Amino acid sequence: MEIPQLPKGYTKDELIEPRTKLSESNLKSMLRSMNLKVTNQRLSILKALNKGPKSHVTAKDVFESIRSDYPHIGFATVYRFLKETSRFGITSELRIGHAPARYELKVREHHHHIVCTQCGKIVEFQNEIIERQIKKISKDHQFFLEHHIFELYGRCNRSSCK
Amino acid sequence: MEIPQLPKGYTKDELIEPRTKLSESNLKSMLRSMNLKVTNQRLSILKALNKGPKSHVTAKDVFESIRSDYPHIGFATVYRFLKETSRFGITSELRIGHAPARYELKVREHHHHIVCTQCGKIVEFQNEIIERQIKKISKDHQFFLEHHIFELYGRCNRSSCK
DNA sequence: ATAAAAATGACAATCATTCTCATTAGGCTT
DNA sequence: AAGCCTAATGAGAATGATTGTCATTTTTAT
Repeated sequence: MEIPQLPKGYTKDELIEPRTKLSESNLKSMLRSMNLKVTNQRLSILKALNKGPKSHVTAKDVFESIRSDYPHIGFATVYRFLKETSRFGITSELRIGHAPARYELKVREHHHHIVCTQCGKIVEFQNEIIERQIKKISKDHQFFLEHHIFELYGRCNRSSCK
Repeated sequence: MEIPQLPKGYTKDELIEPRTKLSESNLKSMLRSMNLKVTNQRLSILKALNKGPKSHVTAKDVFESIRSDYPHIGFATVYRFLKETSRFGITSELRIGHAPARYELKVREHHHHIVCTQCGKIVEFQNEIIERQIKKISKDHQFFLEHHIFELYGRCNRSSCK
């Protein structure tokens, strides 16, 4: 029995619920709390992460969505900043198969993803039991836990995905 | 509070317990069960995955470990085959940060990893409670589950890692 | 306003992974 | 055992995401 591969990219038309919008001053204080200077480019990147409809965006998505405001923005700037925010835990980086990394703002509750390997739909979920087990496991192995990745892959219930 | 990044590569000196060796005929029947032709290159790749001391190896590791037998082996062959085996569920692919993908033979019980972000040590663990929750979650969301990724990252208890 | 430090952006470089395609080898059939 | 069909290999180029470099610009503390 052959296990199907993830599609190269996500479909563009699968939306998940847009997340809460953060105000500009929220975004600014995020930056200050990281001891990072407040620049318009960075605010734009944060806004691009924060605005719907897609909540899990690639560096390229961000790049393209702020190009209208900053025609000279470089990929380096986008990548550098996404990496910085993920180091600080402001964003999280989703790595799925060999597709480009996707980033999301961690403004919502801690959650995980279940991804449809056919249509690319992403659904978020939380599970307290699993979180408790994670704490237990790291304690048992004497690890000081920094972060974790937990992603489920399968086929959603759309007829075209079965 | 800044969350440290994973080191670019794993340290080479952290060993985890070598896994059970598979006989050549085991490996051959693995290939036959996938309807893949039995070639010496493929057997070598499987052996490279199966032999210790590292159980989580990159395509490059494999490439280098079989170069003595096949000086003309190409990366395409290695990647192609690793991808194939992972599609068939014979190997699993570990993607950690932006480091190259690591592969392991799925000859042992299903398990997950806890990875030290300082020294690269990888410890395997199992957790029945989590597995049950995974089944529940996919049922709740009406997903037919194909596979899942679950990796914990932190610092192990070695003094140099704290 | 000014200086020090950090951020930006143009562009090149890196490097893992994939593609192409001519050649070779595996595993049937006879 | 020879031949055929098809899959597998490997040489090399191509791709594409990500990172590095460094001169220039911007931010922010003073």
